[in-house]
Amino acid sequence: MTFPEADILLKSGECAGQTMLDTMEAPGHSRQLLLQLNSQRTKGFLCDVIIVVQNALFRAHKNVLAASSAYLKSLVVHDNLLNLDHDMVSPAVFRLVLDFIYTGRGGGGGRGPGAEPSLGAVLAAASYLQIPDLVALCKKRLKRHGKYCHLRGGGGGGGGYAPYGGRAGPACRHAGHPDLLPVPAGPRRLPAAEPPPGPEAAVNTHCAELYASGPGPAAALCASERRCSPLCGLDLSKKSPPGSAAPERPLAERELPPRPDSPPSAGPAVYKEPPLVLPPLPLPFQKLEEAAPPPDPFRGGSGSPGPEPPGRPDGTSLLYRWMKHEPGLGSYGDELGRERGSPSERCEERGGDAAVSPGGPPLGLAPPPRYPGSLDGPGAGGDGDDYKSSSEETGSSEDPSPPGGHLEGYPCPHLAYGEPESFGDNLYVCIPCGKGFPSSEQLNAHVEAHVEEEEALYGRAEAAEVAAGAAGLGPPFGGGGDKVAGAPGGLGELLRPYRCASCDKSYKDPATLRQHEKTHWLTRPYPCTICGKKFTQRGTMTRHMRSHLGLKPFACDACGMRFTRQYRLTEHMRIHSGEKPYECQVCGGKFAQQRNLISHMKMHAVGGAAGAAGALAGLGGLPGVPGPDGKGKLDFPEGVFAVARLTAEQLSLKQQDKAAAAELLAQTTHFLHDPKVALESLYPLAKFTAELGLSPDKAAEVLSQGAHLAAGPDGRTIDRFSPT
DNA sequence: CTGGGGATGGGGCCC
DNA sequence: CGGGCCCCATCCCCA
Repeated sequence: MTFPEADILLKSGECAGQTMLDTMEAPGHSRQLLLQLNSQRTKGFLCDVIIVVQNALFRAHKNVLAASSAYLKSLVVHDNLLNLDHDMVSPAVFRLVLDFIYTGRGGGGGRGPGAEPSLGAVLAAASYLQIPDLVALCKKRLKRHGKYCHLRGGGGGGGGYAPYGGRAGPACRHAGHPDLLPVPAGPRRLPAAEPPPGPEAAVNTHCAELYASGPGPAAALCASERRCSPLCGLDLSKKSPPGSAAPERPLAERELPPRPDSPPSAGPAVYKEPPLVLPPLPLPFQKLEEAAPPPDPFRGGSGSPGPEPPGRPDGTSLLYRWMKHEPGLGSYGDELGRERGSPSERCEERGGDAAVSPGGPPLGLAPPPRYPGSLDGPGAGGDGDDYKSSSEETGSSEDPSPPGGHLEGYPCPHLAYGEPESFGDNLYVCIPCGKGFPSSEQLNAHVEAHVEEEEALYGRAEAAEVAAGAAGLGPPFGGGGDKVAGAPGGLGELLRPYRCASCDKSYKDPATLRQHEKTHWLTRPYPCTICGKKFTQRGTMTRHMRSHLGLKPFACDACGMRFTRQYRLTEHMRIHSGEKPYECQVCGGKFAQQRNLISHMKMHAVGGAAGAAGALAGLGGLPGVPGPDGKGKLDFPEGVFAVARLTAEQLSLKQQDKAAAAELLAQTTHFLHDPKVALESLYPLAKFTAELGLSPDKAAEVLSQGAHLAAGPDGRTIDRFSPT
């Protein structure tokens, strides 16, 4: 093949004329270059762009894509993540296209069993992507065979691929900063257009596509396209992708011949060989799976195996992904892995399968998560903590396994398209159990066995879960939140009649209650397709995905900094405006962000209960506490008590802070400088201590301290309250 | 070296 | 589903 830009380069060199280099042309240089690039691609080395096609991810080099395809060129300029319309390009076709781009050879070279798309589909894709060389090649081959057929209806053979599928134009779902790239067709927010789904749709269909086992009609493609995988289906960009500079389709409706010489094609709708190279799971997970599928201990196994629901909200089918071994990693692959926080190390650590990891994640991908139980150190960072906190949040019953008690994918983020040729026979590996199979069909059959097991398991579990929920047996999940449920029949119930069966929280509408109830689910229904982390809300998962993909749609006009969330931008803008609306009532310090004020307050709190009280008062503007000048006196013991009460209430929201709350309440009595008032406050203080669920001992302590105070020789001033 | 503040990232969750 | 807010954690800078 030729690279147009390389040609230009060469020509310009010629124009420059009499350079020494003219006479030093190295034959085969371009070929060697291509070989190197392709080798690097297969290893993920220096890949700086991900192309998402349906449920397949490909990694490549922007420069190469830009040099080969005018269409891709227009996309890679702005983004590290391209989302191709799989109406136009199926994963299998794109794989061939990518092969061609990197090798100059068509026909795919017999990669993988079956599933080679039709020549017509390749031609259509090449046209769509504006790869003239490939278009010409396809045409040439088609001419040679001299057969034509209509593409419409998906036509021929095993194809079932309708390249233009009645769509108005190429609509690349462009997941980057969409505002930079006009896409006439507009965004297609697949899940939004989606039926309902519960979580299951996004997840299960994802799996269904991955494991589609039989040829399907073109309509199947449309159906599956509507239920795209979470990754390609989600509009991860915040703003609506305005669209790409979608080129006019160079190939208008036209007849395309079938592919007489091609092997029976499964067609894109039955894409069987996802180019995902999913490295094996972290060791702990795999160990979990190596055992015979046990009853999930985290879901209560006592339920009866009820009828299997049509889909599981937890996306267990995502469990089974295919993994193809890639050629052994080059040394630089390893280096890369280490340099990038060692994603490949993580993969290697689980032993034997180091070759699977194709190196680090592409640009734009966050480092892989720290899996619970992984070999990461304790200080590994946020993700690990997230898992921890997540489990804490959802109750101790959930872990130590990965969320949900089962590994759901947890695909290693460095997905890539690999080359199976250089591997042994068992290229298709079942991630949960690690067994290898020589063909996708065999793996498919194997996976089905897993699925049946899982379905039976989850049928029981769900029943148990529902029963537990109905019985109000849920653990005390989460912190904070609405505690206004009130007694049955009370005002709280009138205002918020929808009460959670698992906790006492209540809500104004059933939708919010449903949303809340998901926080009690032991299995979170929305898994991240990149790292496998699961979420209770789709929006949270989407937001999380944006962080993986580096999508920051909210830009600061002043400095250009970008954010994943509008709220962050709002916060950030205060830096430029100098606005500091949050003021510490203890020391007068001003802050642009409320959270920093809160953090600051904690610093005050460290100094003692008074600090805490004052700090909280600072937040709430309560009376009876010093003003910003710090010289105030506690003129209102009731105010101090109110402050203490609020502070203690805040602290008591968390189990671990109950002691601090108690301490605060006890110490509060010291600041009731009028012994008489102090005495009057003792009872409510002690009562509140008890209300908070603090120990009776602590309540007694409050009383005794207060009594001691009241009996003391001098009333106490609040000098201690003033900043030092 | 340490503590505090500024700033940011990510997750939970309610509206 | 997005917005908004809360929380926690982290990094960086500076005194």
